[in-house]
Amino acid sequence: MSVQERKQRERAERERLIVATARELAEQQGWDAVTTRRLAERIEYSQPVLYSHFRGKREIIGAVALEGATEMAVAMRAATSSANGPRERVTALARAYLDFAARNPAVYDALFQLDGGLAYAQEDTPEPLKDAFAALMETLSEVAGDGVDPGLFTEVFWASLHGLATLTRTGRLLPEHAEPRIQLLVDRLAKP
Amino acid sequence: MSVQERKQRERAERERLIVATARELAEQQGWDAVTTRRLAERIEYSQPVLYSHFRGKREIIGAVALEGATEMAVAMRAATSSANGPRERVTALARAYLDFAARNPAVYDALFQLDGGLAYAQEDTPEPLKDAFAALMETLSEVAGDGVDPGLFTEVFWASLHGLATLTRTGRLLPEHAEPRIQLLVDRLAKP
DNA sequence: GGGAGATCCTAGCACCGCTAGACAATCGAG
DNA sequence: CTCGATTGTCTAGCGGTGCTAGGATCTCCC
Repeated sequence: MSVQERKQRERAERERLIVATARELAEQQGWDAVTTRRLAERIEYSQPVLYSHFRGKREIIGAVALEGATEMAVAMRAATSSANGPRERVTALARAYLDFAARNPAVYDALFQLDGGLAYAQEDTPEPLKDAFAALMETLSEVAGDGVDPGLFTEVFWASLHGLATLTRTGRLLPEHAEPRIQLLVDRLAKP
Repeated sequence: MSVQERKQRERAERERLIVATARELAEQQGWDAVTTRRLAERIEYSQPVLYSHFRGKREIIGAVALEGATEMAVAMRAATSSANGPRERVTALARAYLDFAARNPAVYDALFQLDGGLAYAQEDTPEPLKDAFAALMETLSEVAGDGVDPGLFTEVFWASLHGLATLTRTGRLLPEHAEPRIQLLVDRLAKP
């Protein structure tokens, strides 16, 4: 049995290598540069090996997205846990969110811009995605305001952050006034 | 001279045909389906003809984006002009924006999602883009609130709308609660 | 009418995602 | 220990992509 176990371990290790390499390449040169040929060359295997782990490029993007979702949730919880008071927590959350998007553009794209073949806002949505949304909601629920559904409020706040993140990243918004935008957004949306 | 003028007119006409066909194809089957070969076949010319009008596919996307920006500005101004009071105008504006995005997904992508090679938020930004932003600002300035820069406020509000539009379109948000989201957003962001 | 120039198309490049089929390494049964 | 079966991997290739070089044709002007 031990031999099979070792093989399985090696296989899992190689899968991690694929995802990590895809992510690295995407961060370095953008997702367009992540071709199956280049990816195969970097992991020092032939192309078909990729397809023994994933159905195709889309699933690789999905794997990077899931990894990113987990990290993002951790980053957001870390940021909010060291802030005092609901409003400060929301500000810290917003900053952490936008910071993550700016520092990991390729991962952010995999999560929210590209098609990774993942289900969103459904029962069969993968756990990491649900958890990232949950991390948002934990902090945002405190400032949703009376009579406002926390889920709805989280969606709206999230959409605003997402808009800021993507428009900034594609050059539609200049990054200079990022901080006042955050202040204004939190100031208006957060209720009490 | 008349012959040359006719030729120029025909050339301009063909250019319009290219842009219109690209847009139509993108709306029907998505931008991935807009290949230079398919596009060339639809306009009944060979591929190289496209390159005598545009540098490449990117510029064709850019042309569709500019066309869309003009239409979007018209749609937003039409929606706001028939509303009474600043708050009603803002609601109408938000609805018009999201409605345009939902009805013209390919055009919206060309504008804000894809790379059309256009400059944004700069001096050499094409006029239609500036004007679309101006259309937003006209209505939003009224509700920016005291001491808040109208430009900054417009950026934040626009980002929120953009987030709602894109997350909804890619299935990250369910379209069911679109209206309450708009209400909540306007309610919180619009000041007086 | 004939040469010059504009106009357009055929053919092809390098690359893409993805896969069939050959080959080699490894395993388990006798 | 040997030998067939299974597993794993690679080479080669398919149909597609954006884009372009070079030749053919057509039109205009002298």
